[in-house]
Amino acid sequence: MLDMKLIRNDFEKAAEQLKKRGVKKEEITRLQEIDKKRRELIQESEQLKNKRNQVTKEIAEKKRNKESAEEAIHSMQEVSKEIKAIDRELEEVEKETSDIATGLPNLPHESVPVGETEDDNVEISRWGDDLISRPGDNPKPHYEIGEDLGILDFKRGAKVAQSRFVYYVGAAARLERALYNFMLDTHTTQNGYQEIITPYLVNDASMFATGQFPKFKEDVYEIENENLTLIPTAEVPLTNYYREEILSEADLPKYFTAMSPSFRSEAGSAGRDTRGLIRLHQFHKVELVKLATPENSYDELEKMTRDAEDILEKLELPYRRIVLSTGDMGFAAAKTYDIEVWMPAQDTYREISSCSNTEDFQARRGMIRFRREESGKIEYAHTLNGSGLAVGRTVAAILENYQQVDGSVKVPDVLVPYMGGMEVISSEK
RNA sequence: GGAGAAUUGUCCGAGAGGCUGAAGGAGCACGAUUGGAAAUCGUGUAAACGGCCAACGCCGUUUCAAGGGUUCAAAUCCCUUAUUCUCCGCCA
Repeated sequence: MLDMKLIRNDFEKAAEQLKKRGVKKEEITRLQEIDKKRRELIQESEQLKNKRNQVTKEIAEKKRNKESAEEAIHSMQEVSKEIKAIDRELEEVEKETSDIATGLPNLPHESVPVGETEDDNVEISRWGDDLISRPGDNPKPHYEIGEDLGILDFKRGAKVAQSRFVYYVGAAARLERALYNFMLDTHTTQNGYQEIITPYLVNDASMFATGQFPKFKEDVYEIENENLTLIPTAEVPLTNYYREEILSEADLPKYFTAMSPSFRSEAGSAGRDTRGLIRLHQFHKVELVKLATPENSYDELEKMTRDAEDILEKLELPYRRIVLSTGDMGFAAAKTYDIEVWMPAQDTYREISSCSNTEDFQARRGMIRFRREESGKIEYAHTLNGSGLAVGRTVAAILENYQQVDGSVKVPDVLVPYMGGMEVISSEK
């Protein structure tokens, strides 16, 4: 949610910023008009209420003195009717205001490249170029490796659930578990995050605060006849942990990490990444969430992105970092870095982490605030989130990058202890 | 899932249509006292929205779980929902 004052006081700038994100100017103009109307109605209503409160006091006074208050009561009946009418109108206006306001994306940070699509994203850095040739000439895609070894079963996933579901069998299941344990251990012991296990179902208010609702309902699984949704990412329960609370400045920054399944309907992505672990309805992800003061949030974003990259470096998986353009950023983000891992069989980099600073966008929707030590003033915190990392995609990257000519897969050194000493994954069959 | 009880500010807790943003404690902050501390005394102790202000602030409206209703007027009466506790059932 944007700060309405920004739109009121600096309309041109807000409109221009939103235009970069594909919002039409008419929409903002309408918002400006209706916001003005809203404030007029509020003033009207409040004036009448003030009058009513005063007369009500007089009536009480008279009653106590056993005087007649008939006349005042009579005139107040009219005023009350008037107040009701104005409040009803106000309600409609407020609904339209929030319909528009809650549908507007966050304003991009000034450092974000302006563009319309992912083609306008800008590469920032690369790591591990020298490792890229490792698998040799005709690298197999990870789903073939997994099926050939008998450790990934997409067929039965589709039979028992639906397409885009999978069974991990034997060494693959162990690898997935090894990976998220390794990631959690690194983030908690080395990077200072507090480990959390969250609810996997959350209510509408939580989905609203992080920005998924109301605009992106079709992307998630909702439970019928319940005010509950399967989380599309642990970002939702982690960021909502302090919803409607006021922290003290000394509490910040807060670092949270959680491993959780993530559920996504993938509506509208039919035909994309239909095979393999890249795009499933259910996958594990180790999530990083930070709450920070506004003056520190961009430093925290850099650090968080490094924390995610560090996992790939420890796994010796080549990657690059890109900054998303204004057209490719998520709804809530002010700035987003994507980390893309090298996938040999596709001869390209694929997203494995996305680290965003939403500034006060989510905090405003969820009333996540803190009190300044100095002044005692209350401000919105900045919230950040990033994957550290998507576990299924990491499994895919390991299978492809660590495949060997005989069809087996070497286990990355750092994972061997987590795999009970296993150094090579060979056929389960 | 069935039956009953509860939900008031940071916490405990009064209040039972008008004098209640809310008694009384506790906590916390500041000040006095002290060599310093404890004790004691004094003062203060919410948020949202709207208006005014360069700013410190000031004014108004709202808020006693949430939403709706009755009334000139609701913490207080009525309805719906949520949460918590107790008993029964079921269950890892």
